[in-house]
Amino acid sequence: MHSPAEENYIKAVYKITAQQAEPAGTNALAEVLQTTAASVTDMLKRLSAKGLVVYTARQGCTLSDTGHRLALQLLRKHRLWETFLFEKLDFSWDEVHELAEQLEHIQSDELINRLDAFLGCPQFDPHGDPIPDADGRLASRHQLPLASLPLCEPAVIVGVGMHDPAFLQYLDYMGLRLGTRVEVLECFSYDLSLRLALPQGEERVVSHKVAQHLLVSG
Amino acid sequence: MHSPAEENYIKAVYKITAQQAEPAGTNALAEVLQTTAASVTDMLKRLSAKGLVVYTARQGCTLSDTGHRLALQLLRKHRLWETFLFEKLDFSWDEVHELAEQLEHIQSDELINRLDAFLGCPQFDPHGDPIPDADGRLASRHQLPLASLPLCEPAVIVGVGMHDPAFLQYLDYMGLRLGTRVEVLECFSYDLSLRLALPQGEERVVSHKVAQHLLVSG
DNA sequence: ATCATTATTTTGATTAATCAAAATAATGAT
DNA sequence: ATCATTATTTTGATTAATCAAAATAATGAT
Repeated sequence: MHSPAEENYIKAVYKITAQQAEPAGTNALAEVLQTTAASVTDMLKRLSAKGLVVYTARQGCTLSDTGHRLALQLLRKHRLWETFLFEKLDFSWDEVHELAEQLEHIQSDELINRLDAFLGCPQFDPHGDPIPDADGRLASRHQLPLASLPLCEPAVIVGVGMHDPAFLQYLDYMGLRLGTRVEVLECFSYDLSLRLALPQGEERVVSHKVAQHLLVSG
Repeated sequence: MHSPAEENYIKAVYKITAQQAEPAGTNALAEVLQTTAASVTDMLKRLSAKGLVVYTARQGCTLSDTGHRLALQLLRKHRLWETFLFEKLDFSWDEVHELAEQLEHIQSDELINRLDAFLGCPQFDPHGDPIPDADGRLASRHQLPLASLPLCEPAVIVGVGMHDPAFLQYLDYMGLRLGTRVEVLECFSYDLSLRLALPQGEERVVSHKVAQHLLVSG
């Protein structure tokens, strides 16, 4: 139906238009896709002809209804494969993205629905991101950056706002995983770093940057 | 490293040269790959330049050492994915081939080795075909077509000599699966059809054609 | 040895995906 | 309003993969 290249463009348009109100520009897409603006213009014309995007020259590009559904289906595949790799094959959460980038292009709805059932229909992936269901619906959750959590309010780590492997490895090293209970004991005003309480009386100090990218739920 | 198209050619050369002593001819490859002879000639030149095949114009083509190793690795991936789909996702043995054709092109040795471990390092796939290990070694087994099994010798179904979905569905329907114990009670000389004993006093009559493609082990 | 048949290769073209360089449109500062 | 900068598109080309039609080599029968 659609080539891996086309699917990657759809994902990129989704990613950009999810963050901003304006249509995705050619250069922004080229940046995300690590390609050139010329290639993007070319592909947008093809995707537009296929009815996956709405593209007006020099105005940028948004997803059509069909394109939007496809983007959610790709997100579903990506996150289910990540969950499989993490839960069943014991890959760490910093390793799963790369492989899922390949696996998400496998074409079979039946396969993905059976994988979903095999994994117990998970709502969230190894990074805490919601997994769209077969109809593209996403679970929502009230969460906030650890940096915004008031002092002495017990919370649980539920996600990360950054997927950089180095960051994820650092969190593993610090024992800060999804499901870990945390409480902010103290905030150092000179750099906004936080002293945290973990289970079993453990304590950690993390930088403001880390606290901004760690998502917790009360 | 190699494109799916290249990998499919390697598999086709492997398939043909495993059956015959002569190099694989252009037309034979075109037939297997459902493409034209012109496309095959073209690709063989590219594969030859890559060192995966030995190709002499009008003489045909064989696998190089590298190509042979790649073919076995592809066979390994294909059969491990088939096993995963069958064992974990409950696909039937007539459904797994198509999906494995896609999955075998995923590039990651680590993934395939972890999948192998997750499945318990199976020696045979859902059709009873041997799965090459990480070094390309294949388990061997003494087996013979049911059609060649002497009367009243108990045996076990261990494989099939034909992968046509209709055939596999028929075997399912007849209760003839891998691991099923069978014994030939009688051979009808006019069409060589066989009367079989199955566990629990069940009996079946199968045609000579079926008996030729059912592999058993004493 | 010649010729018809068959297998294979070559030639010329196409599509998807890509890029560098040139051209063009939009934007923002003066 | 003009001009420099920036964003985008166009043009011309490339590579992988493919094919139809024409050309060529090999084979087998006489």
